[in-house]
Amino acid sequence: MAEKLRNESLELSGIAAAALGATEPIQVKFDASPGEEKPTERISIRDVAKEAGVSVATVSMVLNENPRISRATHIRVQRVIDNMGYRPNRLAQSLSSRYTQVLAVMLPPLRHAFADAYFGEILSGISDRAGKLGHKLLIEQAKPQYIKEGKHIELYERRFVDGVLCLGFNEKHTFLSDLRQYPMILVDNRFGDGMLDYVHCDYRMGAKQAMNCLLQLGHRNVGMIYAAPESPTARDVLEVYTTELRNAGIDPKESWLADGCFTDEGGAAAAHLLTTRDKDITALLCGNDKMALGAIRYLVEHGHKVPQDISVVGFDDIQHLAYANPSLTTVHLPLYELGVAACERLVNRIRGKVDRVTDVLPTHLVLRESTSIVRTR
Amino acid sequence: MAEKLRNESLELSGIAAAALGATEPIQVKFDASPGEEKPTERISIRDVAKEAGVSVATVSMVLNENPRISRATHIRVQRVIDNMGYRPNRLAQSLSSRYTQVLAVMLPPLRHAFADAYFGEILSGISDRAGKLGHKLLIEQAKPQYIKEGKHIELYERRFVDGVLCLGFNEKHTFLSDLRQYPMILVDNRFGDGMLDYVHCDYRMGAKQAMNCLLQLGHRNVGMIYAAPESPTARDVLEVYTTELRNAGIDPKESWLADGCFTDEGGAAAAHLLTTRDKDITALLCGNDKMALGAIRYLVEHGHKVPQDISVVGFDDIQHLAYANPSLTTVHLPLYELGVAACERLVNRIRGKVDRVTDVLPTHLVLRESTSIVRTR
DNA sequence: AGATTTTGTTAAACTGATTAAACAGTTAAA
DNA sequence: TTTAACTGTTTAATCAGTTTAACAAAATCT
Repeated sequence: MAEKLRNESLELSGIAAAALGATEPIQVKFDASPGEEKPTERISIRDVAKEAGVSVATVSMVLNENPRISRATHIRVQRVIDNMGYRPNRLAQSLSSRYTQVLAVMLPPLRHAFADAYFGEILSGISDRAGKLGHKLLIEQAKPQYIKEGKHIELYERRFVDGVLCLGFNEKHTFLSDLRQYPMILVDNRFGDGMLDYVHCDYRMGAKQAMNCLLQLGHRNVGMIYAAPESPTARDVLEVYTTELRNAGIDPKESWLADGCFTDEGGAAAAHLLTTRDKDITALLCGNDKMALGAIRYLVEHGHKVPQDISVVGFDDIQHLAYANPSLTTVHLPLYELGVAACERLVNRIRGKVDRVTDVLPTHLVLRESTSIVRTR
Repeated sequence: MAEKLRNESLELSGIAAAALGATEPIQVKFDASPGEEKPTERISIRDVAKEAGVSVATVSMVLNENPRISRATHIRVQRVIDNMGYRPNRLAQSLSSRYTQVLAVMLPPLRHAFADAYFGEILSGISDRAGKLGHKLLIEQAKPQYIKEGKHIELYERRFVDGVLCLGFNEKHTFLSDLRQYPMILVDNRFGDGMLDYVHCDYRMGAKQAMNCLLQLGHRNVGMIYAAPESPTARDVLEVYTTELRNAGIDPKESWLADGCFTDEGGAAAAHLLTTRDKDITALLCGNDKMALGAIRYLVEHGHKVPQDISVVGFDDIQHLAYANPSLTTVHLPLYELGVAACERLVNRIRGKVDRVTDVLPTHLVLRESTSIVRTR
């Protein structure tokens, strides 16, 4: 922290000073001429062909690096292309070739889906990978009306995209089965037991790591704030939670479970429910970091010390939450890598790979301050 | 809060119970046949024309609701279209018409740009509006390499999009001037004094509201955590800050200013700098909520009570931060509406409207718990 | 009734690329 | 020497729509 505090804002020079006194406008350079640009005539492949003295087919093949073009011709034509500043129209390219080079990311119709750290991290991975693979990204939200109108199918049928990455959905979202026949990857979940391609984090491993940690710290009355039990990966966590308790000779009670809806407030509400229903709970396993944060906030505000009275473990390892107080012990999900993998697999699928995709990425526990050895009474 | 805590998770019925015992797989229905779908032959406009006994031109005109088509023909052809389940290929449509019906959202190359509450809120507005106007959204990040390769220009030249919305940029980002000749809206900033279309929040108004509040509470030694002083809107805040102090007969000191880089940690670092440099500061005006949160975290952790010792005001009014402790007094920026407006204006521009866009949206102060009357010594 | 306008439809050109098939010109094999 | 196999390039068809100009038929005006 001391490190962090030092390197910022030691210089208060020109600009801030200027704000205090005269307001000197920053100079902005424009490289082009000051007047209106001539609406440059669109250069087509035919213009290039004419200029280079070859056929359009040749230019096209140069563009696509077709090996049937000789080295000499390639260089000559490429030079003309560069000189003329020709850029192929990708609508025409996509129309005649089979591919649009565009992927869609489908998000659930949540009000803050675009501002969500969980989605954001996956999206980062997808975006980086898609860029490298030469694909653009379309963002869509699966609102009820949208699905009703079949817009998700139009995405393919009208050739908007070559494939779709679905984030934040589960088996309740039956529209997913409409996309079964097209290139599609379900991200961070499964569906209908292998009906769809998927890539998800190993929630069973994560749950085991979290439970191991809590049990080793001596906790026996462990509550769980889950969410979306219709989601297979969420059920994985619930199952491992109960199994691990049983393996430790503990009989999990129903009163130890509460739904936190994956939200901050939901987590707080669930913490309230659990702690009032069972005073003996000494630890909480939470289905994601947001709920864990909500739970901690509730606990602290209501006189429970974290971790002295109650330990809390989250899931996700969202950035910037490491700075929370107490900082959160949590299962790190490789969300960025998940996005990368999903994107990679999808593009392979589009390019004709036929094997079903069923990747499961490993997790690890990040031990921070929200857990401690069980309190002795 | 009591309200919030009650309505959640009172029922622990089937599914959670199932997790504790037997694991009954959820049934998923598929409406289509179980085998592989036949790769349905693509239906083209010519097929529709033949089936309906009219020319392709007629079908096209029905599709585009051209008034030259008679009511009778329209209905007849539309029925055939519906029966055949025909969906026009939009690549072909875009190729021959002038428009792609796609907009790009350009984000700065920050690691967590996709998970940012500020961008997320604007994006929500853009997305909703774009959907209603029949436009798709492409997301791009202006990484240095990306700009160097001229990909931002390709967006238009290769006909990926009709227009671009630029979020989170300022006058330092000179690539913006490359896009001057195309439909583009700079969102939440100005550039080169009216060289580009823009839509931004009224930061001057916001700063005035914040300073009024602090001055009325009796604060005279008011520090400011700013960021990105190269940004015109950020300079607006700095200017109003100094002006308002001077109007109140206070001479702003340079030591009251620190750059917080718009980040959480930056805010904490700036708070450290300001409070150690000048012990008399009783209030902090912060350029955004993230820095304000960082500042509060630092202050609380270092023995300053907020708001009793130091009041803090933010900018943005990010969701979910209302729940922080203490909750944050902040200038509400209409970010969702900003996105809506920007999108609306951009589409107008694309459709031929020529007037320069220079919208400025009003702000208001949201008074919460992080401000109080100045401490008396 | 004949000329003019309006209305509805169509043929054909056009958008800007890809690609299969054809075609010369070489080179290698029989 | 003839045939076969390559090479490198071009011709022409194709992708799936929009749009302009032309045209016939019906309606309106002298």
